[in-house]
Amino acid sequence: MVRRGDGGPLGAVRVDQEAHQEAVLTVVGWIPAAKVLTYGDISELLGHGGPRRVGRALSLAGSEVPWWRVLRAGGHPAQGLAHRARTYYDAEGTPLLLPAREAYDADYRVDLARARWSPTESEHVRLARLSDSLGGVGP
DNA sequence: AGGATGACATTAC
DNA sequence: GGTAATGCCATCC
Repeated sequence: MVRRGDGGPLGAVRVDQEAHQEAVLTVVGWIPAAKVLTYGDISELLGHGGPRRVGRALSLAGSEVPWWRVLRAGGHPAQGLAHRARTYYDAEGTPLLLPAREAYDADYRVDLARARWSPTESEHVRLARLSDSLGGVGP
């Protein structure tokens, strides 16, 4: 539950960010196993803020969400998390692009062409409603 | 107020 | 296939 405008003038600003963070976490939670989205995809789906905001929200959420299903634009997992993420990809069967000669276990990227999640129509409606709840109109 | 920082993206070379 | 420059948005110093 989100409380709006009840913390004073500075609180009003913070409420929006909290709502946005909540929306990011919600979307991440909708990504099915073995599927992924990029930071840019999520910011675009929400229609607010930018990719960095998504990373910010995930870093705050910690392990409460499937963070390994959110990647950078090139298919690499979040910086410094490749090793931890690999375990999940292995378990879920996420399609990976492995180098011909694997130097170390973090040397890989996710096959975005096969693994990128496409929201269904009903999910898209929910996304639109989520986007609306952030302020009605995009920036 | 002004600058540095961060789980990023895009473009250019 | 890389690295560098620029844009971006909120937070922290």
